[in-house]
Parts: sequence; C-alpha cells; structure tokens
Amino acid sequence: MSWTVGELARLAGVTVRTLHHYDRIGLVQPSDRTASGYRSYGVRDLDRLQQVLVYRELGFPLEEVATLLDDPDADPVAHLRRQLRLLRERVERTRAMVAAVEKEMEARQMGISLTPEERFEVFGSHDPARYDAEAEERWGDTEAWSQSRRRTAAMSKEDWLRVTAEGADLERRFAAALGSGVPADSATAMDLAEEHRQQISRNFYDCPPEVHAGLGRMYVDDERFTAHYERIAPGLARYVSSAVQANAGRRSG
Amino acid sequence: MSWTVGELARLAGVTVRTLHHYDRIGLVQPSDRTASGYRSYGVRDLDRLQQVLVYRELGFPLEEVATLLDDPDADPVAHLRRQLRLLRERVERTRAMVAAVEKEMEARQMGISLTPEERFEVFGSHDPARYDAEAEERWGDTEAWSQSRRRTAAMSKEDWLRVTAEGADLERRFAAALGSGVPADSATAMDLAEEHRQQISRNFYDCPPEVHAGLGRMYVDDERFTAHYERIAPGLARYVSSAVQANAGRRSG
DNA sequence: CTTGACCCTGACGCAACGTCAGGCTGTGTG
DNA sequence: CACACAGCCTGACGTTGCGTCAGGGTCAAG
Repeated sequence: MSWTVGELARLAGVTVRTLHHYDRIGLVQPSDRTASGYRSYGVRDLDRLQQVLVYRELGFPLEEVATLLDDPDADPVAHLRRQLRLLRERVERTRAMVAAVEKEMEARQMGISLTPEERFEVFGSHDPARYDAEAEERWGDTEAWSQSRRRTAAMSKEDWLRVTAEGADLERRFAAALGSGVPADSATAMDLAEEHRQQISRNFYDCPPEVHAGLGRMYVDDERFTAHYERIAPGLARYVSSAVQANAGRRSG
Repeated sequence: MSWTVGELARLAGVTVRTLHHYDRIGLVQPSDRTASGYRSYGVRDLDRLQQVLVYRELGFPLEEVATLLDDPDADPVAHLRRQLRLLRERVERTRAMVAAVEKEMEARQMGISLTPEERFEVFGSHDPARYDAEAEERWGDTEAWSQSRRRTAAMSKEDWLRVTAEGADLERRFAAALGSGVPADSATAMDLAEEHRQQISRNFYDCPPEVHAGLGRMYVDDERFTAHYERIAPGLARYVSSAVQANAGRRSG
C-alpha cells in the first residue's frame, strides 16, 4: 500500500506544501519515488507522520521532533506514552483556562474585579516544550484538581460568594493569629488549619490530611500561592503552611 | 496602578519582546508613557492583554484578534462567551486525541494495525480559527461523543476486540444485503440498522433513534465516514445511511 | 490526443516573534 | 556622589513553518 502526496495530505489533514516541507527538512521523507519522480509514501511513513503531527500539535518545534523521533533508544511505545502524558496535561491546562474564563465572567457579572495575578494565573506555566516530569509532580494530584474545577464551575453566584467569603474570613483569622504571636504549631493554629482542610473538602475537593500537607508545602514552594498569602500579611504563607503541616501530623499521627 | 513592560511580561508569562511587538502592531498599546519614554500599562491594558492571550492560545492570528477586539459591537462578555465555547471545544478535541493515542497503543500491544483513516481521524477537523458554528453543529452532540470516548478508553483488550468484531460483522451483513439487492428501506435492512443502533448504545453511548438518524446523515455528509464504508463496498455509505434513516422513521413514527 | 487533475522544483513572502547592538534611565551601594 | 547594574528604549536582522505563485512535467479518461 502506498500513497501520493495529495492522498496523504488529504488523509492526514495537512497541505501538500507541508509534506514537501517535511521532506525537505528530512522530517518525513517518502520511502520511495516513482520513475517519474513522484513521492510515494509507505505505511512506515504514515506512522512517522502521525507521530510528527501529535508532537507538532503539542507545540514542539519540528527540529526537536526530528531528534526525538530519530533517537534510536526511544521505542515507539515510549513516544506514545509521552504523548499521552502531554496531551492529558494539556486537557487539564485547557480546563484550567475554561475555569479562569468562567471565573472572569462571574466576576464581571458581580461587578468584582480580579487581581492581576489571578487573571494571568493560568498563563503562568505555559511552556509547551516542558516534557519533563515537573508538571506531573506538581499537579500530579490531577483528579482532585479537576474535581475542584468541576465543582466550582457548577456553583451559583451565591455559592461562589459564600465560598470566597468563608475563605477570606479564615485567612483573616490566620493573619490575626500570626499577628498576636500564636505559634504555628499551637493547638489554636492547628484548629484553624483543620478548619481550612474541611472548608476545602466541603467546597472544592476531597482533601485528606496527606493531600492537605502537600497543599501546605505548595504555599511556600509555589510563588503564586505564596504571593496570595503574602498580600494579606507578610509571613502568612509560611505560617499557614507550618500550621497545616503540624495539623496533618497531628491528624495522621 | 500601573506596570512597566518587564513587570507585565512577568505577570502575563510572555517576553518583553512580545509586548514590544504588540505595541508596534497596535494590538496592545500602553495607555501611557513616562517622561523618559518608558511604557506604562494600566488596568485596561491588562484586560486587553488577557483577551489577546486567550485568543492567541486558541490559534487566532493576531490581526484577526485585533479586529475582534476592536469591534465596537462586541461587548466584553460576548468575547468571554466565545472563548469559553472555543476552549471547551478544544478540551474535547484534545480528549479525542488522547483517545486516539490510547487506541494506537492498544493496537500496538495487540499487534493490530489501524487503518490510515482511523489513525488520522483526529487530525481531520483541525482548524483552529474555525469559530463559526460548524463544529458545534457537527459535534454538537458532545456529551455522547465524550461518553463514547470514556467508554472505549475503559475497555479491556478483549472488550475492544469483541466490539470491533461485532461492528465488522454487522458491516459485512450490510454489504451482503446491498450486494443481493435488498432495498435499503426494506424490513431486513431496517432490522440491520436497528441492530446497529443497539450496538452503539451498548458499546459506545446512548443512541436514541433521532441521534441515530443524525449519524446516518453523517455517513454520507462526512467524507471520513463515507470513506470508511466505501472501503468495504461501493455504495455502502449511502445504503447504510438510508437504512438507518428508514429505521429511525419506523421507530419514531 | 487532448484536457484536467495532479505532480515536480525553485523562489519569494509572511507572521510572530528571538536575538543582538548601541544607547539611555533609575536606583541602591560604597 | 559616582558608579555599577538591572531595566528600558529603538532599530534591524534572523528564524520557523509554512502559503503562494511560477514554470513545467505526468497520467488517466474520454
């Protein structure tokens, strides 16, 4: 079975010019030519083109795609696995953007304006060629994340108002505790942390102590979260983080 | 509140050069300049940049973004609504790609090779700037679509084998009926169509007669499906389509 | 044997920036 | 108060990934 450029182009949803280009740069070359010089693509070439198109869709520069596919140490299944992971990350990222736009709409309709950080939050980690495991570790807890997005998307304006008010109130009480010198590992602070955990479980996603501890680490590791707390009171990010960790220790131990 | 280029760049996750570029082409211009010529971006400019970035992410050329955003008839909420729709389409599209890669992996592990049409299926409708309602009409039945994807993704190898075998068998019987001159609106052909409908409902997604009729239309309207049936037997696409329609008429009338 | 659809190879064009180069500005430090 | 260093400015050229002719050969159908 073999295909001409035009056939393959139609099949793959690209233009003939694109295939010419890929031939020229050596990315996808027809495994044969007819006597009259026509390109003749075989099954292997289809394989290759498909891989290329997935990587391209994911935003990889063509040269990098070439080095990836020409790596003799990488078996085909490894590519598929990586593509799968990247695609799933993309689904999450796009869902986060959906949530951001929804939030923006809510805000407009309520006459509230979001902070600049919130508004660009979703663009922050936009690095298409980031194929190492960083994102996976950070947002590895993907089920919780999407669950949260689903729930918040389903909230009414009143729900949303209530939830944010609840959160803001708790943050103020955290800040007050910090201000009056209550240690982060005191029972008082841990109680606030526990309340925090339950708020999350109720309003966003199921949040057992271990997950909560992970969140706590993120408050100091991820600058976006740090910034959020530091805007309320200096040192609050670390304070909340410590309280959450202490509480998680108390809960699980 | 105002920001310098560098600050805004960091905030929005783009480079300074990008902001320079957007200034030059008039896409996002700082609403002010300092005495020494420094760009000074205001809140309105952030608004604008955010909109631009969403549209850019969706694959719109910048010039088109400019005309969209400068259209005095389009209120901000309209933009948000459109962006929401496009983003959701994108989630579905990416999910379809995930499903395609999963399918490809299954196939490899089973030593089966997919048909070229199947392999490039997902790239077919890749037209990022297609913001009219075409895709919406065509795949408007999005719930069913994603439901199907979810189910097939959850299938075991045996399930999948069984399902495809079932489908292939039914297609062969359709082809046989066509070959022996059985009319598409005969009871025999309609029975096959009904079996087809129930197969879909059982294996993929809930498929009431109206949805099935829509599918039938697609078999002749959408060249990808047409090609699928024509590969089995010439005229089969139209034949199946007619039988499905006839059956839908019988069921609902 | 011609006509129309399809193929070939240049070659130029374009969008959306990346990447210097050369020079001014603003500010914390010794 | 000088000065170092980060940040800003405006050209201007380079790059990627094709789109779009131009000029000419190929092939199947009628």
